Amino acid sequence: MSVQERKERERAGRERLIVATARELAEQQGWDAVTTRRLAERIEYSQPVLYSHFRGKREIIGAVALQGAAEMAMAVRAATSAADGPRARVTALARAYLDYAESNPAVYDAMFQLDGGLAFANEDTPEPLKDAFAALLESLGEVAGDGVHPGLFTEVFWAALHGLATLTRAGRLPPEDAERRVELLVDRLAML
Amino acid sequence: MSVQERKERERAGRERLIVATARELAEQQGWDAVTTRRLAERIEYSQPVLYSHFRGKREIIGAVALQGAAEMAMAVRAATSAADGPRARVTALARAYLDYAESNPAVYDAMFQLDGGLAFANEDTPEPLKDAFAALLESLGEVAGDGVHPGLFTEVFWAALHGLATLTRAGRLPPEDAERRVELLVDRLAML
DNA sequence: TCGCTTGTCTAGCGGTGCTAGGATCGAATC
DNA sequence: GATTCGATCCTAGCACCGCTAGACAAGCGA
Repeated sequence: MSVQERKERERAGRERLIVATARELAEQQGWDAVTTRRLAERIEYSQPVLYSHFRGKREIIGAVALQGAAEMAMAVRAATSAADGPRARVTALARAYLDYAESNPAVYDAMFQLDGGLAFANEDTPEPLKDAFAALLESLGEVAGDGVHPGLFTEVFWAALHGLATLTRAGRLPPEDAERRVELLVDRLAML
Repeated sequence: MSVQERKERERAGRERLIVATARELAEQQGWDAVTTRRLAERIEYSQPVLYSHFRGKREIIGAVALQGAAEMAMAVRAATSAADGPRARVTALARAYLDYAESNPAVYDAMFQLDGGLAFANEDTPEPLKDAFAALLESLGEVAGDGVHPGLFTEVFWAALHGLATLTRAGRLPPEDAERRVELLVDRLAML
């Protein structure tokens, strides 16, 4: 048994290495630079090894996306739990979300811009993604307002944050007014 | 002179053909299917001809994006000018925007998801893009609220629409509640 | 009719994601 | 300890990508 267990451990370790290396490479040089050849070279294995862990590049992106979702959920919960009152919580949530997107652009892309082959908004959505949405819902639900479905409100607020994150990073919005946009968003959308 | 003019006309016509064909192919099979080979085959010329009109694939995407921006500006203005009162105008604007994104996903991608090599949010932004933003500003500026900069408000509202458009189309948001999300967005963001 | 510019094509470069098939290595058996 | 045998990994190659150099032909002005 021990031999098999060791092999499984090594395999799992290598899989983590692949994901971490892909993520690192993507953050350094963008996802276009994450080719199977370069990735294989960095982990010091040949290309086909990647395909013994993942079906293809898409699945590697998906693995990075799941990692990111877990991290973002943590970041959002950490920010909101340190804030007092609904208003401070929502503001902290918005800042934490946008900060994460700005600090981890490649991971954010893996989650929401690229095709990682993940299911969304249905029952077989992976747990980390559902939990990340839950993290948003926890703080946003309380400011949805009377008669407004908390889930629906969370979706709209999330969409606004996503729009700000992507448009800002793509240079479609001038970066200097980012903070004022957040304030406007919180002031208007949340019922305080 | 006449010979040269005829040639220029033919050249301009072929350029329009390239852009139209790229757009058509992208809408039919997605941008991944728009390869220079396939595009060349469809217009019944060889690949290098494409490069005598555009610097590369990116510029072709950019040309489609500009076309889309002009169309979207028209669609938004048509919708808002047919509506009575600020509230109806904003709702019509939101619906027109999301409708355009849903009906022309490849063009929308060219504008906001892909790299078309276009400048944004600065002085050498192409006219159609500035005008599309202006079309939003015309109706959104009047509901920004006291003391809120109309441009900033338009940016936030636009970001929210963009988030709804992209997340819905990528399957991140369930499509059935789209209309309720629009109503919530208009109710809360606009000062009526 | 000739020369020349202009335009177009064929062919090919280095890269991509992905895979078939052979070599090698290590664990289990005799 | 030698031998079998299955798991594991790599070399080599496929079809395709964006893009370009250089050969070639067509149509213009002289």
